[in-house]
Amino acid sequence: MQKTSKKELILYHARESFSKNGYELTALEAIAKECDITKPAIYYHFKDKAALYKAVICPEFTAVALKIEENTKMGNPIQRLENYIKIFGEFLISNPTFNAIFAREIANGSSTMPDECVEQLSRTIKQLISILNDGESAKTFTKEPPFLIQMMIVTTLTSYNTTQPLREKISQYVQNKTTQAEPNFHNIIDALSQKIIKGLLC
Amino acid sequence: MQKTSKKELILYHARESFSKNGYELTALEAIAKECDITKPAIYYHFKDKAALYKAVICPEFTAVALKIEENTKMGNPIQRLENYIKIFGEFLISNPTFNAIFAREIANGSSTMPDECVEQLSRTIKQLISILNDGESAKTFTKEPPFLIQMMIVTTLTSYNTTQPLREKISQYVQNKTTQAEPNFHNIIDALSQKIIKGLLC
DNA sequence: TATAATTTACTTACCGTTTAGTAAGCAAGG
DNA sequence: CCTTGCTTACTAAACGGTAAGTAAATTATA
Repeated sequence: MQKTSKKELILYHARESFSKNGYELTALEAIAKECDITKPAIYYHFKDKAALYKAVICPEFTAVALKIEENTKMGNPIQRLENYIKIFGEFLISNPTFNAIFAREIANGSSTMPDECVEQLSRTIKQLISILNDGESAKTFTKEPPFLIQMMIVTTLTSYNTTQPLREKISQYVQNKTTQAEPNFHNIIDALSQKIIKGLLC
Repeated sequence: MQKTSKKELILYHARESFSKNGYELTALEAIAKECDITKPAIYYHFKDKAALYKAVICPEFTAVALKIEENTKMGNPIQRLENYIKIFGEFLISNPTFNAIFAREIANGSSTMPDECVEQLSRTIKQLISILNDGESAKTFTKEPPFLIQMMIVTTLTSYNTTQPLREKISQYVQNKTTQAEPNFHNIIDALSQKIIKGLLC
């Protein structure tokens, strides 16, 4: 049985902390402690804090880009857009740490996002543009700004995940008599998908 | 001519910095410098950093709640929802500092958001719930989770604002031959409004 | 094959800087 | 003379990062 390497362990705990606390509030000393090593050991494996952050997030951006490309090439524009939303949404559920980090990057204007990640993100948007263009040519979809659609999909999903505690607090104030059970996240993906596609149809 | 008080000046520069740099990266010393005072002068007016932050954002949450309430009571559900989106969107354009701070709060799960702000935010959501319920009763709208609709509206708009630099970077990679001119933000509000309402119609 | 040299993967100890926050003093105005 | 609205000077802690050393594993050499 293969022991996970120290480097992998550092990446694991770094991901947890960046996701939970954000970049600024992540202390390398704390990560080291969780790995049962000392801080300079982190500097042995990574040049600095920024490099560690990069090492944490870049593979996830690459993974999502790959999954999107693999799953949104076939079918008619509606099916492809459904898949785009579904794949993105399910990736976010399966990778809550990525969800949290991505949400913060967007809120930050991505000023600190490594170029490598921007490039990977561009691949997914390229795919979305292709879907929207095809749908438009086929007179299935109306012409819309692709970035707007991207925001409607991605930020709605990420923020729905990050705001669960907020929703609970708000519920106390709202006292919605007709409160329905909080829909689970898979339902949210479906509901969002239906609404966006309906909104786009000619 | 009335000189703006030092307290107002502190609030102004604090708002700028919290908005631009976020809570953690805002240094009180820097704010003091911009106000031509010293750091302890800030502590004369505000208990601590958290209190200053609260003083910056709470009035804005109150203002948006008020505006929403004033402008979404009249008309049929479609008109009211149109107004809800328009008022929210225009508030975000007119208050870019609020936009940036709000976006970060959402991405953070609002764990640091003062209860007072949560309460004000609840007022706007109450209004949205009322609109959606009325639309549902009138068989105008399908039944949808209100928080999802809120996220589709609010996070799409805030993030469209915060991600302008990101969009520019992505454009370099995407090389969209059919690139249309970046729509201005008022067009974005309209486009979003149309799409959401279309998606909600029975 | 024994041994010397080198590299790997860390640790201990420390530095410099930043930053929130405080104690005490002081000048001006009522 | 006392309150308001600050300033000067300071503390304590946190944090990113580095220098130097070391035990163990690996490789080169005699």
